[in-house]
Amino acid sequence: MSKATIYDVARVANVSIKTVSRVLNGEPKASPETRARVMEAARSLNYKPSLSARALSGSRSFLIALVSSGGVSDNAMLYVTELQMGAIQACRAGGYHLLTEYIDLNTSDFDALTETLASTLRVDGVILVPPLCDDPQLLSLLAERGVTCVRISPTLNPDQDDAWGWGVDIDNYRAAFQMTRYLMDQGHRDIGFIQGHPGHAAAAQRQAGYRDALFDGGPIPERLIQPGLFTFNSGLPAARALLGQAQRPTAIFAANDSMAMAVLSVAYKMGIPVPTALSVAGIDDLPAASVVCPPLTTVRQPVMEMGAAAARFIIDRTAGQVGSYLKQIFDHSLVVRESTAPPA
Amino acid sequence: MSKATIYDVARVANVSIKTVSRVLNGEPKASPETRARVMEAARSLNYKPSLSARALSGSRSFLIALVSSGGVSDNAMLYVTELQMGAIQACRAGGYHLLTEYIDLNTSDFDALTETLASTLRVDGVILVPPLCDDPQLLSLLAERGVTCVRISPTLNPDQDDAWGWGVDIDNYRAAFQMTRYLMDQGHRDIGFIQGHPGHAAAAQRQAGYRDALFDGGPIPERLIQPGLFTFNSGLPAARALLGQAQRPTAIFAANDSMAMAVLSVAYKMGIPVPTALSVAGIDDLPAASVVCPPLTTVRQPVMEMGAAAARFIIDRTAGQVGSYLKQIFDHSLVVRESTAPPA
DNA sequence: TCAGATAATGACAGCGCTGTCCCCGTTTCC
DNA sequence: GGAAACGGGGACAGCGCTGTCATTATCTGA
Repeated sequence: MSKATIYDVARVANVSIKTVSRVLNGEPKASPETRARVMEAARSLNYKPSLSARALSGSRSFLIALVSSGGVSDNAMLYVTELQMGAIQACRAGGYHLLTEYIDLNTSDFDALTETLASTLRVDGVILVPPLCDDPQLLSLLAERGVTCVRISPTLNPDQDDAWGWGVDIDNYRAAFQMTRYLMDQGHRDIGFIQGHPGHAAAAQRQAGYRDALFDGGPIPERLIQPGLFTFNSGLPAARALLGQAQRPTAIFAANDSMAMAVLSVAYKMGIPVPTALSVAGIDDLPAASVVCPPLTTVRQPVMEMGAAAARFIIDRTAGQVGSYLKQIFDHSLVVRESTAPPA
Repeated sequence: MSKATIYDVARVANVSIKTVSRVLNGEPKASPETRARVMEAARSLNYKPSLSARALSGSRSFLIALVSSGGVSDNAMLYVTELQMGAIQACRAGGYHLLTEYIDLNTSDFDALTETLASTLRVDGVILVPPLCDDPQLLSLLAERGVTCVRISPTLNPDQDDAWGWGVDIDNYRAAFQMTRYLMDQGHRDIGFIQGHPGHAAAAQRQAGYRDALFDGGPIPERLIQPGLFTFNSGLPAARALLGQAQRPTAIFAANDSMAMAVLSVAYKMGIPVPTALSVAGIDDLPAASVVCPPLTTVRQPVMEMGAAAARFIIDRTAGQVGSYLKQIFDHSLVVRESTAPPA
């Protein structure tokens, strides 16, 4: 059945176990014939190496951890699902496996987490999503233990970023700039903006993109801008403030989809038809973005690819390739759906 | 740093490594004093046992796999995220870890998956979500390999279910019955229904609940029922068919939230106001259900708890407790939001 | 009083691999 | 022609734990 070991393969192929190991790991020293013989033996025995044994004796664990935090219901989690999917695919291709860990930010025991990751699991790397990827304490604990990490959409700290791991992101500035320009092309000039979480670099970059597109770097009129925290709930009061004004904007651009959905919700309740009387746009292209009414115009991030790249980075790095420790920027794309139209 | 091994602990506590192992695993033979000494030594050294070593030498791997399939964008995935969260929590409590695996149903290589799970990872159990949890081929492969599995919302096969693992579910019949009755209490009599995927037992049970509540077991008029597949897209034509009739229903109950959202979308496009001219209800309480317009009346399943129970079952079983091989039913609850109201 | 039960612990052999070191036979090149 | 270099492969010692069995000390009851 499933009990074939490397010894069995070695016996059948008539070589030493070391040679089997070499062939299976693609190490150089092995003649083509031997290689073929071993492969054949392995296949015929339906041999699969044991992860634990490999991890115990070697220096790799073939394990990558994806660490997330935050409330379930917050639909930012959706983003994590997609990331995970990409990471799993990359893991599979590399013979790796993905562990999912979760940490409650309230009772956050970073020490225990780090210890588990580094000592018990000996993972080859961890993938950190916001806001964990920006936590200096966690980052430095991980760095101390020598755990490779990849940060998703990180807030780079100019002093530390090279010690805190590689990151993947989109060009948030350009994404916001383009979306704003798209809205302007439709004829909008009075475009409200809902900010993202102030602790997250992407928030500032998106705002800058909006500002530069609409005001050419000049100041943003106060009536057009409202604070937000990237959550649906934080978008509600912001939308109400923007839409409650005597002369309300003809379009609202929220720094992410969750908040854009909040705008949709408030507009609906106030009886403001979208997109005829109000255009709404977001960023992220959450799965829900296409099922809300009307479907949301947004910016799509290649989240799956980003997850895959993150995993691949760890795999390659563990295998020896030392990549430069920086940030990889992925292409985004404008997704125009039905929540935007020229102003009345 | 992080290099403490069981040898170090044994040395510090002045006992043999076997005794350390015993204490740390909560095995019976150990005097209170020794136990205390070992615990202290372990703490002072910040010792964490190596998962690989434990797995390699013992009979448990401390690993549970959550296997899912299906397209990312389908918002049924949200459900998986929540399950995962629950499972992770239970894992943590038991010293276990959760692996996430994904299988593409198109190229579904169940053999390779099973082999990986059983031979490479030697997981202590797998959690299967629909529709995987109903695939006879996968189920029997897993059973052959002796892999414990827990099925989420499974379609029980009367001949085989005791060989195919334990399951967790809600009482779909009652959930649908109650929702239908709720709609009736509001004054609705003309309630349309959108069916779930015919291969999934929950679909039939939900339909039966609806039928028994509304027609007391009698036949459902054809004009009130439409086929669906549990996906948003499959709900679109069903909703159009229901709402396109000359005398359209005053309420539509979809077998799940994704399809209920499709109804919302179609109603929106047809200019039918919800809930004033049409009530809409679903089942699942997806995260998105509360952010669509109007927020959806639905039935909440305790998905997180179900995930936790699934993991706990595997952990307990591996530790020795042999649970009865059946299905555990969790309580659901009606969540009344704004998509339902008495008919005009 | 003494065999036998019970409690508390240790010795030791692996689990199934990888890393390190070593060996043998061919080339290669001055 | 001989030393060095290289390609191909094996022996062997662990990695850090758990399982099994042995050992000692203490206790039990007829």
